[in-house]
Amino acid sequence: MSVVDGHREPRRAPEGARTRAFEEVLDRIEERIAAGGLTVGDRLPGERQLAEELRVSRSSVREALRALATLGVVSSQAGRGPDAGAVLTSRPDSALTELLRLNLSLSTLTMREVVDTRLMIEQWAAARAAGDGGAALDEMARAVAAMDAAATPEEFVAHDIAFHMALAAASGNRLTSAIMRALRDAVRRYAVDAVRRLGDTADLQADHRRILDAVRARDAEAATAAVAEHLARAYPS
Amino acid sequence: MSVVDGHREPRRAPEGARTRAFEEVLDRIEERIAAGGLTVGDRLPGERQLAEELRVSRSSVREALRALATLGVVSSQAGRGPDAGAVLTSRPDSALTELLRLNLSLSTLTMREVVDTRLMIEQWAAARAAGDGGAALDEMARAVAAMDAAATPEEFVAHDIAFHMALAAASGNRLTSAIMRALRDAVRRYAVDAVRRLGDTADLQADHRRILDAVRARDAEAATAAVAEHLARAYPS
DNA sequence: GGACCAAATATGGTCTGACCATACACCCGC
DNA sequence: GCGGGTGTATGGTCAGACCATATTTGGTCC
Repeated sequence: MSVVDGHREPRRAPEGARTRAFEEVLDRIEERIAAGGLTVGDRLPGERQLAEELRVSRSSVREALRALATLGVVSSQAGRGPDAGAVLTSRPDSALTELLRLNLSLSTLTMREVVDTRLMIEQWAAARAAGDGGAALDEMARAVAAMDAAATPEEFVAHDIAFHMALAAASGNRLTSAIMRALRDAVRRYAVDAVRRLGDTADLQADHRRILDAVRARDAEAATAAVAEHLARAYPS
Repeated sequence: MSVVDGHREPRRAPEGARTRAFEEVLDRIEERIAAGGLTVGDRLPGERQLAEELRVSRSSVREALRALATLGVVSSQAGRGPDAGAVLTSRPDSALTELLRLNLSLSTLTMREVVDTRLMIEQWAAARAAGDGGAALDEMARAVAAMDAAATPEEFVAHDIAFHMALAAASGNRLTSAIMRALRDAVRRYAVDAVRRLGDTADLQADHRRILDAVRARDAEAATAAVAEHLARAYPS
């Protein structure tokens, strides 16, 4: 490219649009999703085609797609065939997890705030689980048994997360479940360290069984109380 | 660049690292944040310098920074001087809002789930606001007055958001406040339409005053009940 | 006809180097 | 000392190439 070649257009149209190119791409893709009835599983056009259609460079398209991928809305796959390219997905968990981890690192969030939020969600979910049928009981019981058999803190925490996620999922609300998942994943390392430091997990398991029994007995009051006691033990103020 | 030039290194070291280049950059930046004690307001090195340090292209650095910007953790500013370049920030609200808007568009979330989550947060916050001093009272009262004076649905909703955000902020939990802000922003258009369709906002204002009075009277029970009634009226099942 | 292998091809991922736009830093003349 | 022009560092965009990956296609052998 020489010094004096024609750069198509000055891109400084008089309308004074202050949006950056990749933001324009972002808006257009969101338009297609909102209006075009695109849904999870559908494919977006390839990066080169998108660049040509929107009259921007492929780099700008890629930055827009990177933003959407960060939010867990698209997932890119190289190669050829029906599964290749940018596919619409819905993985809000990882985005939320990153968001929490980074804000904890930056000290714009404290563990206390994270744990309090978890308590809020889990009490709310426990009350709903106790009220409604209790479809999560089997999975929660399985998780408790798996924790009994866990050989390492990592294993214990993995099944602990499964237990509490089953409780959260019982609310039937995918948003609170996603937030709950992100909360647990963001502080997973802390949890493992706490279990290792604790050594004995008998008290925690007793709490789990109390929560399980309360939900099984459809006792919302007892369930929320048990959750509160459990978190107070696991994360002392 | 000719067809047969030396591309520095094959970048396929035998360690079998399957991470993409921009993810490597992402990890390194996060390392600096976590370990280096970087915090909000601090500047990251320039894109060109970062590219050279990490031995990747500027494009890869840009994609990593775009991801962090999407999460609201960095904010880039062109030009020169102390405020230029990539600066660490903490704006989780916009990221959460985008996440919610996109998942609503994709039908991976329903309005019901969003509203139920809002009810959870707001009841929890109302109980805490009633229990603790009630520092939010002034701001809430101001918002109610502003809603009385609002000339358009847009204005009304803006002050309605201020009212409910003041309530949420009273919890002292920045995480729940951020989620609340995102919930409101993501469904702002719906709220404006609802107000316009309703025409008369007297009932909504009566609810607001009831909430305000309950918090002022330190009556947690009444506050949570008032919040529930208000949301049931605004978003009938 | 079927199984297998090689080439073509479409897609995302990365690199390079250039130019544009912006805003402070610096210096020069007054 | 001050006002204004110029230098320069920074992000934003573009163009074109090459690499890595995975499917599709087509040919070859049995």
